Amino acid sequence: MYLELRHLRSFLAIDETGSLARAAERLHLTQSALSHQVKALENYYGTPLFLRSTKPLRLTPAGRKLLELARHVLPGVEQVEGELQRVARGRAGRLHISIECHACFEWLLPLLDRYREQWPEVEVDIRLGVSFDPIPALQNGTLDLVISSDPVAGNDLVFEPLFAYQALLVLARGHKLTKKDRVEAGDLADQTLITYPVERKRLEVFSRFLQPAGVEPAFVRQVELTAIILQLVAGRRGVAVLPDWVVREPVRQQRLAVRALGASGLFGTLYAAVRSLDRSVAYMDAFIRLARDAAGSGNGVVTG
Amino acid sequence: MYLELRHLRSFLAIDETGSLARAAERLHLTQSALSHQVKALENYYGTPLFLRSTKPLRLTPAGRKLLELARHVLPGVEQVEGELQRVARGRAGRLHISIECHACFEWLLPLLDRYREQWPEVEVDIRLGVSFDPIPALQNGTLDLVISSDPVAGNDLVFEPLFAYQALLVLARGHKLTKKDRVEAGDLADQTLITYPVERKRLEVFSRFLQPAGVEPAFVRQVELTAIILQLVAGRRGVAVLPDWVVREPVRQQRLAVRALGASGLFGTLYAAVRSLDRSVAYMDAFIRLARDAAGSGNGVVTG
DNA sequence: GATACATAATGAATACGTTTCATCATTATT
DNA sequence: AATAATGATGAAACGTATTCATTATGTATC
Repeated sequence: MYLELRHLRSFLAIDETGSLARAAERLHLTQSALSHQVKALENYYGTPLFLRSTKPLRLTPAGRKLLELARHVLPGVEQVEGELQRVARGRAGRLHISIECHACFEWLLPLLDRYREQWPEVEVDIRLGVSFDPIPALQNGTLDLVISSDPVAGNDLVFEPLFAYQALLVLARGHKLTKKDRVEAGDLADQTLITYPVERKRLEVFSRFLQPAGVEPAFVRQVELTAIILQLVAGRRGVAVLPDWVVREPVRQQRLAVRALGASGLFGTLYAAVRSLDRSVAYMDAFIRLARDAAGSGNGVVTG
Repeated sequence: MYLELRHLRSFLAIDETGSLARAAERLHLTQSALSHQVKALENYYGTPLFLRSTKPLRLTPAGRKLLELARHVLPGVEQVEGELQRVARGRAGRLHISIECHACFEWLLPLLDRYREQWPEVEVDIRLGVSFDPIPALQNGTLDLVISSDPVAGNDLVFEPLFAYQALLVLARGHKLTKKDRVEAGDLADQTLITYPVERKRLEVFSRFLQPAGVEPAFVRQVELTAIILQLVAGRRGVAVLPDWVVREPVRQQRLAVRALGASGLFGTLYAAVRSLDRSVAYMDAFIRLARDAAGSGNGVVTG
């Protein structure tokens, strides 16, 4: 275990220039250095690598094996070095995102389309496998960014606020609760509540609205896709609590009605959590800015 | 251009052991050395390669690129190093052979079959492209061994005698020249001579027999394959001059007759020419021994 | 939450190996 | 045969990877 890339680079140069002297020039070394280097290798392997008796220096079969190795290895090395340079400049890198809130797909997917165009060298992906416990995954490097609505302490992470939202009760047109301006927890006791299929503690309806009031809905139905939830609500199969940005459009088209939750409404803020180290990386910063813009262009707070 | 294989080997060890301390042990280094090494790389590329905040040390995406490079590169390096070790021990290598004498295929091909079995790691090949001027090709490394019947000076090459042979005039049974015990050059003046399609100076009939006597055959016909030449001679289309080992069998079966050339017969010796450097290499020596054995087991001199 | 343990980071000193320098030997070219 | 050009060689210089000794940090354990 002695061979180094230096040797392979020398071999390539010697072969391409056909002489130690010219190769040395190209490598910014002296002819002597190369001569010593080759000799050391020949010594180490116990077999000649060059035929010295000919004038355009020629390789022995053993030497040719090293040359082939150089040709096989060095391009890959150069490519990776180039990539690392771009990573250092923040042009390239990995952006594996996890979302705690199911509804975020709504604005995240179109955003990623635009992002990919501007940052083609960033490997963007949404990782659903770790969505149950994303913060440790972010800390240990499995993830690079987490969309979350509750910041946690820890100085190795930063939570960048993206935009505020309001959780709204979504109702079919003419639903009896549309008669009330503000809906209280008790109003849901006789309702079917449609939620995403995740733990209750991760659903704000429960953690911040129903559980504090000790209310349990008549029935809870779990549905994966936002579009289906909206269909079911419109079809009077139940009610749902969703962030404002999801229901803005159907409400505008008068396909659905919404009501604020509680006396003052249920508000929250969406954050992008990243490792402190990564915060200043160009492609990270760009993503956060883009996400904030996404809010500005239509996901404003609906004040009920 | 700073990365070295050492760094890749370190990366692999660190990733596989999950800690600098254990990796250092495996690499016969201190933990400190590895720490410095990693830090130098991070410094050089301007980007972190490991996440320090976690206990099983984890790679950043940039670090993972280096690890992938290591996984891609190191197996190839190890393999080539292994091959070079075997080359040094004379177990592996290249044996590109050129034959000056066309008739040598007769004993060379079966010999190579046996040789390949015993030396599977040697790349054996017969190179016909350089047969017109094989000695310089041997000197500059294009060839590794030349079967030749005339040694030339030069201390970078050695000519190892393989076996002696006699050039014999091959005749059809009952041909008029079979009446003579010894055939002189003049006897061929009215004959059709069948030769291999090579320059006259490389044909011993001409260079050592006809030209010294100033005799030209009535007609010269060039044929590539030995078997065809023998057929044509048997069919009375002409006569040929071939080494004894080629005609031993047809003569024994009384399908052809042979006569010595000149008063004392035309004898020669076949040599294996190799670079002096290669002479002691195990697989070269083995080939030469095998070729000599081939002579002993049937290619003895026919004394006319 | 404090303590002990393991592991990594750091700075200075050392040791090692590569490179240079100066020179000689060899090989092509005229 | 003479002369460039190129490669080989040995000793010295240089740079840098490694070690040593120590501190800092983080992880388990009580």
